[in-house]
Amino acid sequence: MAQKNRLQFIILGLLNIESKTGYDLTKAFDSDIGEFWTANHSQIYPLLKKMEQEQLITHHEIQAGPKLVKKSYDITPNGKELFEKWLKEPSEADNSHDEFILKLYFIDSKTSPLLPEMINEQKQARQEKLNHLKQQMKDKFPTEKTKQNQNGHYNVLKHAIQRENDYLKWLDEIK
Amino acid sequence: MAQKNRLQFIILGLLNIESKTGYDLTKAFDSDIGEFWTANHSQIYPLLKKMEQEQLITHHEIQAGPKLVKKSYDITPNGKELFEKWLKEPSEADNSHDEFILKLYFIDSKTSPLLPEMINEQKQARQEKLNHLKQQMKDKFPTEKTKQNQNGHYNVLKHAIQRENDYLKWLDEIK
DNA sequence: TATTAACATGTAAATAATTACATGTTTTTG
DNA sequence: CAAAAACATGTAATTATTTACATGTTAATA
Repeated sequence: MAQKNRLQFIILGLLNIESKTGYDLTKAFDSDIGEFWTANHSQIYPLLKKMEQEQLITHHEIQAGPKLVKKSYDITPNGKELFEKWLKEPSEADNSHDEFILKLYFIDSKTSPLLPEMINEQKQARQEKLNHLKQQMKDKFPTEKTKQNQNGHYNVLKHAIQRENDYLKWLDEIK
Repeated sequence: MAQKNRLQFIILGLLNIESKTGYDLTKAFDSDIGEFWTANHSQIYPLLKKMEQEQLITHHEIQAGPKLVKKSYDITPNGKELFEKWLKEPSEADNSHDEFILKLYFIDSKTSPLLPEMINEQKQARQEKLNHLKQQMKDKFPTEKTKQNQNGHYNVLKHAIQRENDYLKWLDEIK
């Protein structure tokens, strides 16, 4: 969907923490952020260019190897302003695009032969995701103290875990 | 995002229930389906044309008024086959794009002055949605018998209600 | 009966996102 | 030290989605 340029705000938010390269940003979507947003490098690099033109970010170069020069992007005052403004705006509740739910909608009979396998498959997938999230929680927030530092990340992870738990509960109910 | 043509399958699924016009399909996204997918008429009409070319659907004309001729679309055997195939495929767990979660991720301090208002605003929005969903449930499934007919729709609505309930619970926890 | 709202169907332009194409560097490991 | 994996950065083509443009009909209502 043509979203409201939320990716731009994610990039601003990540750069607001610290300077990052395009590759760093791309990787962020494989781990933390990936839990609730996706983006490819082919979307990120052009957007960084555009955002730099709009003076939301700048970059400085880093000699990373004998031949490799990396661009590390930094947020500008303009960028910070836009980011803070976004944070304060009301958030739109996006519809979660869940393909399983979509399919379920079309299965009207409680006794459809498709149902049991579909539910089991989904249960397994969700259980795997839940395990992965719990492991993440263990790795990233081993002590109470660590939760203080990155409360945002902690809350989001906690939410994801709860979401998967609730999803599994619901799957048990419909079977 | 460039999804995997899920809209096509939604249309096939809806036409598999009964013949519908482009307008009927559009309206479906304002009510039931709208709970977990969005689409505009400007996306639907061209797609119907494309799907007809691909012989997944056909149409017949209905004289609806003295001047108004409506096209009502019907699923073809090809369309049914493709739809059934899709139903049987494993479902991908799409990431729910939740702007509030996104913002929360970037608020690291538990004592941020932004938090209380953000949470309250979100709580209110979710509560409103929950009320709306509960009303829908009452309207569409007033008796046990009605749940038997459209079990898919019932399950999905039940899921949406549970999701909002859980979301509210989580919002209470993070405040 | 004039106005408005809802019905009804399209196209165009712009933006967002995925997949594929393309290339080169650095680190790890067998 | 050769190969593979991971690092690193882009562009191109295609598809998906939204917003805006455009037009006409029918039903409800004031």
